[in-house]
Amino acid sequence: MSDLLTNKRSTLSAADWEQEALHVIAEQGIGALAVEPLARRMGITKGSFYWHFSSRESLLEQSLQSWEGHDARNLASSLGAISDPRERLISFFRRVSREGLTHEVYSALCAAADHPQVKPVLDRVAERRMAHIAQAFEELGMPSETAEHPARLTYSVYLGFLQLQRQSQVPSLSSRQFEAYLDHVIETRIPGRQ
Amino acid sequence: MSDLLTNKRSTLSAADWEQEALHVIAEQGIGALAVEPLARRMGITKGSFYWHFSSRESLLEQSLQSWEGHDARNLASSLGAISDPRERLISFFRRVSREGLTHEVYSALCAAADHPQVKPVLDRVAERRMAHIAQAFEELGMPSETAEHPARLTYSVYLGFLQLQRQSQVPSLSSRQFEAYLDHVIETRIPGRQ
DNA sequence: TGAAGACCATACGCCCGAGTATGGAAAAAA
DNA sequence: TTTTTTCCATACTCGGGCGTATGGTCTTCA
Repeated sequence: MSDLLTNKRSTLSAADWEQEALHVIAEQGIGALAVEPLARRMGITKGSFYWHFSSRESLLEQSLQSWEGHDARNLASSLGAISDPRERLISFFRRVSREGLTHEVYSALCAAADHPQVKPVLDRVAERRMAHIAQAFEELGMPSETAEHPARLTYSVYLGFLQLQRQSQVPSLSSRQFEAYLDHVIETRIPGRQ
Repeated sequence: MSDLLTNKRSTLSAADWEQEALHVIAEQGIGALAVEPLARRMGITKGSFYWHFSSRESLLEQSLQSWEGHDARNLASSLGAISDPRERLISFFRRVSREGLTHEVYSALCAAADHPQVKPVLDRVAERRMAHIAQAFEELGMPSETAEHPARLTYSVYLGFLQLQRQSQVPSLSSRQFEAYLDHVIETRIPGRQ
């Protein structure tokens, strides 16, 4: 008992390893995800790891799966709740400055787009998100066929922002300059707001 | 003699190693740049490598320097020659489908933006390019202060495109769909063309 | 022609991470 | 209280890349 109360367990679970793995990915990228360093970081040895997972590969697999599920639910719940498509698009951009870990992981995954385990995840996530954006454009009166290009362009703006952020060539989030740029992006990319 | 005539030298130079390194980077990323595999790929052993270079690090350093110089000259010569700022911006986007190696290397470098040797290069290159874009916007009548945001946004579109290209979530270059998307980007991002 | 230097092969030692094997301690079940 | 399970530590092997040492083979030039 008391695990649920004190939130401090004496033994680790697979989920604990996955969470820590996602933190490492967010901070140092997939390349830095190694069993022994991860174990050291958790103050334990890899004897524990290989009890919970069969290999490093399976850890990555399950971590990515966990993250993707989290992201998909996030997208559906937080954006799906907004009925006005214009506000929904604005919210998409504003969400970048919140939910730090999710975006940092995504950014790290983008940096490893060629990785065989990462690529399919990235494909699905980008597809889901672009579909959401295209959907919003359609609700704003754009024909279904023509909504694809603006959606891709809009998502590219987001991706490019993540890249510039990794290079710290973008004003820090929560700064006034960032807000100004965000306003400019919103004005430029979202129709119907003179 | 005959090296310049037959273009086939019996012995390798440092420049040869740098070129091959850039090819590896373009194809498999910086992480795959290792001395022994590179030597094998060139049909030689690392005994040669360590005669030309002191370390793997110095090879990367010089390769990046070579690439950056090439890119900067490219930017100045091919875009600097176009007087009409609108045509210059269009040319910037169209250049993506040409000069494959240069962009593939850049794309690979973006994937390693956290690397200490890569980051400064990336910073300078992005800065140079965005300055060019901002300059073009200014020539189109935009005030100097306000040109910064559109330039960043425009460059983000380019960066996002590179990312989606690495995920093969973008129509292949030289396809009709790619041309259609390119037209859409140009229409959307470049002012003065109804 | 003989010495010097440029270029490359081979063989080594080192580090580090993956994965295995095995045993110990603590908790749960019997 | 035994006896399993569960969870983790320790101690290996193995592969692969880095860097060094050293010697060999050409070319070049005095």
